Amino acid sequence: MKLAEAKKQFVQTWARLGAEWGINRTMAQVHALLLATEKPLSTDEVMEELSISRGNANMNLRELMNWNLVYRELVPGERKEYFRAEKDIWEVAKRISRERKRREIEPLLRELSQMETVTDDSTEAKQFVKTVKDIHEFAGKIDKSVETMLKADENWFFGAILKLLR
Amino acid sequence: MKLAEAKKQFVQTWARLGAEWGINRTMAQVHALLLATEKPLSTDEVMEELSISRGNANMNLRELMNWNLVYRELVPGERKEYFRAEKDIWEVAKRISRERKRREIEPLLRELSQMETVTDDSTEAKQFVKTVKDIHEFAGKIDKSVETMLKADENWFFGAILKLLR
DNA sequence: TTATATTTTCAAAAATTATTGAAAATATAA
DNA sequence: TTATATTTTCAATAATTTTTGAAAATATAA
Repeated sequence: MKLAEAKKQFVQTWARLGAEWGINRTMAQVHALLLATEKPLSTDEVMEELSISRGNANMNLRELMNWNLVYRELVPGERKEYFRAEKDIWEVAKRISRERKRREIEPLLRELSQMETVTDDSTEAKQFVKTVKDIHEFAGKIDKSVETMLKADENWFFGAILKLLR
Repeated sequence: MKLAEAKKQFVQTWARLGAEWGINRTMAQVHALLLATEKPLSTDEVMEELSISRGNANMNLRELMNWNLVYRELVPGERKEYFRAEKDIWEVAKRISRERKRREIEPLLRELSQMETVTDDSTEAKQFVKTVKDIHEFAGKIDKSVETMLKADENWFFGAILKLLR
């Protein structure tokens, strides 16, 4: 397989995966393109490669920077901004986990707590509270393991789990 | 908090979470409603509770059955179909993991293998292949741990990790 | 068998989400 | 300072996804 072809395939695969996990297709494409490219790219190069507008490229590059998946890189003597993706895949996993924990898991935990305050005396209510508590406990475990993984350095996968289980 | 209110909140929370993870909002609502309700519900009851059309209710109930998250339940003497959600949250996690593994991770692994066959001799190509291999290795670890978790019973979280690390 | 209840399908409509592109804002150079 | 390059914004448009609802299909009862 030729590099150019493989890159295209990679961009497409990453975009599909992103879409399946609730990430904007174009954002995933931009991320993939930067992951697949060694040198930093300018907005114009991203536009060109993916055939997207300036506004779209700009917006998705900003969003990737919000997720800490892409850096701004200054090229000496150039006025334009250049962008480069974090290539260390464990680092990428950590950053995505950190954001999803903050944006999704933590609010979920708070909301589930609220729902556990149902005081109705019916069987229906008791069953409901049990289900919510089960989900809460489960989400709490996920949250804790992500937390530990984010603290651990090298072999987080090992560290996180040991901590989780003690 | 009153049961009725908490249920509404639960449906909304679950729908938001679903949307964030690439699951159709209504499908998540239907799932939440069934999770929150002890007795099985008919299509008409789901339509009524969520103010959705028959076609929409039918489609999402079928899809939830495809994911093995919802069962068809026969009520004696009734001609209608009734539906009930799997309430065991570990079981729910396993079934979702199983489907996502099959539909998303496994195809990903195959596609990444393809991209590693790039033979170009440039630094650019070597860097690309390295990135792809790193992602492949990472995805492989996820895949293995899901696999082990699906085999393990009770404390899969422990079993999966031990197996992964040896 | 025929009548009735229930489920499924799917083309059209609605709602949502993503994208464009040009104007405005900002930054840098002269 | 003014001129020019670059980035950002955002209303309008386009694309995509979801939903509707009524007709067709299917299942059950009489």
